[in-house]
Amino acid sequence: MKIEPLLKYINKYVSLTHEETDFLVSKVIYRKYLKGQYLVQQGDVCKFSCFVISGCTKTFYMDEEGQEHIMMFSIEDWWTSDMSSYINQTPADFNIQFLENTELIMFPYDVIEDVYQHIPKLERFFRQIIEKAFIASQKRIVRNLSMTAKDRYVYFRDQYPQIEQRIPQYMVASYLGITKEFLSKIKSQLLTED
Amino acid sequence: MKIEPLLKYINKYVSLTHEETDFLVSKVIYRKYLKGQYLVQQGDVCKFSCFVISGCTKTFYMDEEGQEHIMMFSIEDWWTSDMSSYINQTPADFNIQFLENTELIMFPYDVIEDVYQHIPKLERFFRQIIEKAFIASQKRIVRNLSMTAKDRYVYFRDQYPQIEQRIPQYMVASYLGITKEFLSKIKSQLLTED
DNA sequence: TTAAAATGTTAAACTAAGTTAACATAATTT
DNA sequence: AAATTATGTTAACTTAGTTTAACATTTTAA
Repeated sequence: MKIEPLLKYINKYVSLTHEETDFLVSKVIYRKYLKGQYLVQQGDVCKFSCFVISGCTKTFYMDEEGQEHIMMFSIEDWWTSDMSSYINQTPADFNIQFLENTELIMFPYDVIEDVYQHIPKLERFFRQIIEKAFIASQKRIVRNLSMTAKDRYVYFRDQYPQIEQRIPQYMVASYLGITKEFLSKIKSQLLTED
Repeated sequence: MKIEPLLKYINKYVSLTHEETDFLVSKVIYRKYLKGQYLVQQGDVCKFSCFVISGCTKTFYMDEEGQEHIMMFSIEDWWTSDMSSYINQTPADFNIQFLENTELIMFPYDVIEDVYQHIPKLERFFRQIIEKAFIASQKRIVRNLSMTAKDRYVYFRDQYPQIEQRIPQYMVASYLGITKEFLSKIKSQLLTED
């Protein structure tokens, strides 16, 4: 069970004792998934909140016309889950699919309260990472409101170069809220104008 | 100091003892602002996270061209702050301005850690409300990615009728990410088509 | 009560982005 | 190596949403 990256990550926020670490390790699940598999499909109840050890996921909403709208990608050291479904144990709005073979540390819903009770520091930890996620989400909304598609692409490319290299371009387009054809046009514009 | 609405709100999530309540009351600030005043201006460091007792605020980003992009409105029983600035004590990206005379309960940055230490239940409480805020933010991103302006307006009107009645239409347009002229067109379309 | 300021409407001309479809290239599978 | 499948490009055409500007209405201030 490769759990070191998670412990290292948690340690950036709070310090766990050996006992606390052992308790946590006993409650979480290490698992590998293959490229193409799903962690959650919309309509399911999401039973896990997951930390990515290695690999890559996309979280997306599929609308009535069958169009995919990508909410986020997760790679090493990021978290993934349908938060709404996980917290409220209601049907998920989103799908989470693996874009590569992926290793996860999974926090089952039915142990998370137990973990908070035994290790209040982790309640603090999760408060802090959710604050960060919320801040990032708010900033994304502003970018979508105030920037053109071209500027949003340039921002994405500069901010997440490791992600852009790992995923097909049509998924970047979906994440940016534009069509693949239009992203193609933007990229050729950027090439000629500089 | 009108703090009852806050205590009632907190009580929906966790139960505070009398001592805990007194401690909390001693740490927060009750204050009134007038319509037009600012709680935060972009570039400031946001010193307070606030619960709205009465009144209304808008949170917006002003871009280089001087265009306002409204992130959110807050009314009674909602929270408002520039979370990024408050958490990290860095310059704010957003402005928060009062659209009506407004009463707030303010949590100063320099007491919040003290509050968490004395009342761990409030760390739990804030984890839970931030989870909710994050979920709402994610859902807004999806709506912006997957719905037309007309559908976003109809959703807003149905979801927040109390807000639509209190604020000028051009601010609704800004929140939806469209111009006031286009919102006007959408509304006249909706009137004729039904 | 009138003037001024703020908000809302309409319409024509324009632009950013979407649609369709044909073709090109790269990656997998056989 | 050939054949499929997945991904990416280009271009003509359409559409959703913006810009500009003139005017209408409502609210606030004098």
